[in-house]
Amino acid sequence: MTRQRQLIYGIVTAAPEHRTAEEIYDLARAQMPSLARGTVYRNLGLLVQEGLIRKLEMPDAPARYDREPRSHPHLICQRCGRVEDLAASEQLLASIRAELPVPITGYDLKLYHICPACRGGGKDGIA
Amino acid sequence: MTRQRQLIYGIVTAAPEHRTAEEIYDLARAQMPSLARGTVYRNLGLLVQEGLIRKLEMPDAPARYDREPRSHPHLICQRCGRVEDLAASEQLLASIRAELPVPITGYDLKLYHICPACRGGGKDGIA
DNA sequence: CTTTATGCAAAGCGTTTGCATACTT
DNA sequence: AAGTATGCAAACGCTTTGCATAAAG
Repeated sequence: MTRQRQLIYGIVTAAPEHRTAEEIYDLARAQMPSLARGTVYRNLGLLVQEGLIRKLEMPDAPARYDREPRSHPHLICQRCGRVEDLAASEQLLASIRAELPVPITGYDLKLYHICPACRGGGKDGIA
Repeated sequence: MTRQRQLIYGIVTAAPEHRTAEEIYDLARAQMPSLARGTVYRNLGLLVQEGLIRKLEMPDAPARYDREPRSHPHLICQRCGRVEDLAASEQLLASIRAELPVPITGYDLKLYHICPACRGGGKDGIA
């Protein structure tokens, strides 16, 4: 557990945001300018392996990191890419299990929509 | 609608397999050796946009293409990466909708497990 | 004849890695 | 001191793109 590892872990877990490696790198460098990009990727990978955080692969965009490692649904805006956590639901899990004869080790459920900001009067999102 | 586009579309829709762009490229070249890799990517992208096929982003692996463009769950082996289609279930969709106040434009549900071949006696999968 | 797609090769982007140095234990 | 992680920079894998040529409508 090096200082850089703690810093990176702290940034991911501090907020409910789902940041990209690059965003984490920028935030981390504000506190430790010597930090290397490779170190960020290496540590994010390790933290994921250890089950401390979760990696979210995003369609046609860099991966994002979630401080909640347990499987739970995500609501994603198709236009701006904003990611929102949804509570893991027993109801939903039961329905998923009902579909399957086999035991599941985990799931990844992405729900797509257009967020209010993007749908709204013209003021829009990142993309 | 060029010959190459038809060829590519044909390969994706001919079988229930979920092939990568590279696999599609190889199969296509067997019939049209002059075909360029870029053309495959361009056409797959167009076919996806037109809603004729679906792109499946895979974790830490190249994307795969599904001949069924409508949202439906996929069962993925964590070890060998094999992808299996599951029927879209009304039950499941209802549960998903029940979680949300907002309307969904589509979803992507990946269920992870270890397939029989990989779990089995030693005979294993691709990776 | 105008528009759109192709083949080719180079570039792009997110991510990974080899290596010598520096930290952790 | 032994082991592991770091910083740096180069390499990687998948995918995209610019451009001149060729095909489609």
